[in-house]
Amino acid sequence: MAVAFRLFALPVSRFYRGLRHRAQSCHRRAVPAKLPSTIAPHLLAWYDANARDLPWRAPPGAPPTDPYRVWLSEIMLQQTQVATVKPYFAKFTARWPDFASLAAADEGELMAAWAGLGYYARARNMIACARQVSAEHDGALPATEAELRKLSGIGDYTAAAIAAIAFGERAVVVDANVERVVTRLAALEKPLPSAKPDIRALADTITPDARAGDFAQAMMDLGATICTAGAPKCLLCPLRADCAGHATGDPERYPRKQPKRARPHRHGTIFWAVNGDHVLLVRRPDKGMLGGMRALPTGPWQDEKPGLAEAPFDAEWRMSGDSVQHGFTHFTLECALAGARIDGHTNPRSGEWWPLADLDSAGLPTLFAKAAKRMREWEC
DNA sequence: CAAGCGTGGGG
DNA sequence: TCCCCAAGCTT
Repeated sequence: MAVAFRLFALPVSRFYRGLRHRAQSCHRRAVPAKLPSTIAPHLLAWYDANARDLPWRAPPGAPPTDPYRVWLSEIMLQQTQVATVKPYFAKFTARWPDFASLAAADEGELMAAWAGLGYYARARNMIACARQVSAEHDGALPATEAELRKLSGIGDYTAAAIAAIAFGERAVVVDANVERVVTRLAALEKPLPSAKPDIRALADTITPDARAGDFAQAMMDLGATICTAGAPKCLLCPLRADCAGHATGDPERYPRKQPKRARPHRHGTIFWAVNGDHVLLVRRPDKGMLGGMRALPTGPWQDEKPGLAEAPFDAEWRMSGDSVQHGFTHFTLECALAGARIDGHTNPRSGEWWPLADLDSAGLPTLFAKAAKRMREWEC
């Protein structure tokens, strides 16, 4: 009681400064060889009572669900949050319920179905993977991490996650959630990405032999709902007593990260060509931004405003005076909007005339969906 | 191996 | 508003 009173009597800033000082003094200490052995049982007990109910997930302790659904969800969840994935997962499993149907899918239809989910290389890799599974594995996913790792779109994380979740193999599953949870549990001062080998070694020490799939999903649920990047809810955390980061008083400090470079700002022009009740769409090259996606024609994306450079054909283009802003991972883009009405005889160098009434089904990435919305208002 | 690659939500 | 970040993979 006396201790607690003195704690609260201490000015808050001094309290945290003291704790931070303790954290700093750990800096020179070697990376801990292991974490408390109580972590896995505590976490699994918490998961049994608190697991999220997700369409691709078996309940805690239950046998695994269809590997196809596990695989599909893992691909969609790469760098993408659960709430965003849910409607896409429902759409895809209804349209393509297994590897055979996906391997036979029309690529254009699949890319359009993926539109809006981002990181479009995932969709192309997904088809390639489904075809590999059909051609080389008799239509069934291999069950080992090493075999899974060879398939398109499956890296270290996804191979481990599928092996553990779909096949019950013990595998060390490390994603951004696990990195955050582990660096906090250990109060690890070494910054990402150089700390990745240490994080994996620490995760290995707490991964149980049994229920590896539940354990991996429990770590991710914990990271997504309690051990969040900002404002972690330590009071609700089943691992609070095992957590060195919580003991420092500043768990948000972890994981330490190298500073990122500022995102440059680029300019472009989007061309809105209307021919009767059709608009001109093109297909972007497979490599590069928005690769393989249907799109409105654009000129170059560069530091200076490109004006009407690289218009899809000669016409009386008019700048709408409006522009569309869009943020990508490593730059922001501001596009001017140029419109033209033309007669039925003009032949663009490439592309297709798409019915305006059916534009929603074209599967345009968000940048172009925004531009189309603006230009349709401008037309009126 | 560092850089390229989307998007939407939250602080 | 702006910045950070998320169930990463590929080259």
